[in-house]
Amino acid sequence: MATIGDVARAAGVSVSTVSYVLSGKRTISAPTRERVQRAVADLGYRPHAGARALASSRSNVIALMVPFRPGINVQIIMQFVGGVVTTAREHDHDVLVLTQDDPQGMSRIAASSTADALIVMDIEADDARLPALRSLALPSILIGVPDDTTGLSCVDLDFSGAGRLAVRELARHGHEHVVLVGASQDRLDHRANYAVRMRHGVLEQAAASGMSAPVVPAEPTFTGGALALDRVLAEHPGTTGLVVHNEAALGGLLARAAERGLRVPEDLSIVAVSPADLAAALPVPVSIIEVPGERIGRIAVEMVMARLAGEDLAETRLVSPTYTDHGSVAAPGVTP
Amino acid sequence: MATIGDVARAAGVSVSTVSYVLSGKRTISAPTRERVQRAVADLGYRPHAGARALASSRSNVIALMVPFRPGINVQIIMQFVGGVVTTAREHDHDVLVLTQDDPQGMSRIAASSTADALIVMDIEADDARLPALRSLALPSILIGVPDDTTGLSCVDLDFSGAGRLAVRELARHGHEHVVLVGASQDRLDHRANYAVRMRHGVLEQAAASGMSAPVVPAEPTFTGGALALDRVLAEHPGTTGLVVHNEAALGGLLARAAERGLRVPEDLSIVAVSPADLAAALPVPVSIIEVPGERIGRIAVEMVMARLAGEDLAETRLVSPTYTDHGSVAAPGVTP
DNA sequence: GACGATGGTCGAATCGCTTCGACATAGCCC
DNA sequence: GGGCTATGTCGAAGCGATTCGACCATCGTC
Repeated sequence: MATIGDVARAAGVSVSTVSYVLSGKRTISAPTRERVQRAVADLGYRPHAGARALASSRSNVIALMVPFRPGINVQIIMQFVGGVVTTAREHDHDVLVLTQDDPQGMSRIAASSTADALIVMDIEADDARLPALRSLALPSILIGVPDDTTGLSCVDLDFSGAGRLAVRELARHGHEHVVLVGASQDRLDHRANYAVRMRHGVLEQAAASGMSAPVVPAEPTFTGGALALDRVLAEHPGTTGLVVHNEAALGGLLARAAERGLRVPEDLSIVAVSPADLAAALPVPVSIIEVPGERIGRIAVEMVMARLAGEDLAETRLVSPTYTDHGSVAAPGVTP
Repeated sequence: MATIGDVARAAGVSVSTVSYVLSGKRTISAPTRERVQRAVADLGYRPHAGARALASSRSNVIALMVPFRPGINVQIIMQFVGGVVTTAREHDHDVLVLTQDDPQGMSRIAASSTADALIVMDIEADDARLPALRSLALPSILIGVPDDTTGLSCVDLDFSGAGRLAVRELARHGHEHVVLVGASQDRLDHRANYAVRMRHGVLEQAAASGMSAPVVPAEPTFTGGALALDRVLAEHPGTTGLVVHNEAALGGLLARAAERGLRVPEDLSIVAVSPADLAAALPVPVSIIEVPGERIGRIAVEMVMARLAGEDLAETRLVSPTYTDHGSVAAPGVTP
């Protein structure tokens, strides 16, 4: 591989001049600059990543901690990752993947200067990694919002707002008996905060609209969805609207509805909170509030970049929810 | 951060001695070794990744090119990634993610010595990246097998064998009219080789068993599955067994079967080729031939390590398919 | 008891880049 | 026209590791 020395020789300038042409940190006259650029192009020169990292103490790498535990919603994870990687590249950074179950990972990356920053996803309310993150030498951004955010930067969908929006949308059509089919008991036990905040938003808006909104958990499986619907109808007869925040259960829920002769939206209105591309997996179109994974990943990287540029404010950014009508909501008991 | 110099000072030895203790490339007496190790532990020393890469011309990073195009089977992708990352860590390597639609990616990584090797997934029969891969300075491993493998190392499930196994399994139960519900037309147009090889295996075994085995493509959606079943029954009446190599369509296909009053396995036997954790998303258990994503990722990394260790044989490794019975196959027209 | 082999440690060169200070030239102002 | 600031370029000092050759003890061997 060509080195910066080769480029300098080819262009008839010094090594430092080449460096300054490439970084733009000092002014270089147009003729010299062009000669250097031509030499760079001719030789196919790329700075050696290690050498650059050593000299500049910047690796141009962002570490991303990805959860690989079974049962996780892979769809949304991939959206996050895609958003992060794409945006990182736009800022001339690469992305290194860490796994959740490598407890040394964070400190290893930090101590060895392998990455300049860390993005952590799948954050629980009192995530075990928080103390480590707070004391880490590396700037870090969380995807997901823990209970105590002091000293941390977070980004996520405004799930509370999403809950309110979903209920409002159903209320607007005249529904008075709405149920939230939410995350599994397991997730709640782990204090997954998106589930908690979603529920909070739903309850809040329901109270404000003077309506009931009980919560039924569902396992994230086909069967889980079917059982959840059974339970909704058994425990809350008269329910006309459903907010489903459990994309893996949605298929089973819809299938069971069909089995029981319930038409959507005539007999049952449904709003789902889920990644956008869920539609393909469902028998009928469902109106959704999108979890914008790619966008959140993008924002996370932009927060990283801001931090690397020196702005060290710890902030929490919540993305506003948007509702997209696909026809699964109508006035109760009325053909639309 | 502590440097190797700090460690040397703390242990009262020279820098090179510390390096040799850490790498084990020269014998160091037990007392010295222990003093150094204690100093390392006390200071929490980790070698600076960039410095190490510069001096040793080894980055201890594997680049992994991940497809993020919409409609891809995210499940299996995540399994690959998980397998690769986990195994890489076992070999003291990290994983850097590249996207498919960053055509510069490979050469950038190679020219800048950012990674020591490259794993590429989602390989098509005459993948556009093959020439670049062949001429790359970096060892590369493909997940998926192109038509022309000369000079390349590949790993994949033996889809041809999977096709044969699936048909054999159905034949064993007495089925004579079997249909392969396969990849979408789009995938076939892109010459996705797993689809081609799968079809080949199915046809081969069908011919050997003196039975018919037409192929019906399906869009990878719920609706696609439903339509595919309609088409199977319309074009191939009398079909009693299905090989489904299209996990996204499987849900819709099963739903349509139920709608039409077809019971599984009494009226219709089904073998699916898919990642193992598909089951949760289906209304009924389906016997599968697993696409062992994690295992394939693991093998890919092991092939990388072999290459980095000097073995430069280009080989193709096909993982043998295994069939797992979940009760969706029975003799035609017979209650099991 | 001299000699070569072996084991343990060190010093210094090297990897390829960034960046600081220095310097030369040119242009400007009063 | 002399002094100043700007502008463009260079040289050299790191950055933090690895690794080669050299050196000094020890030890066993004949």
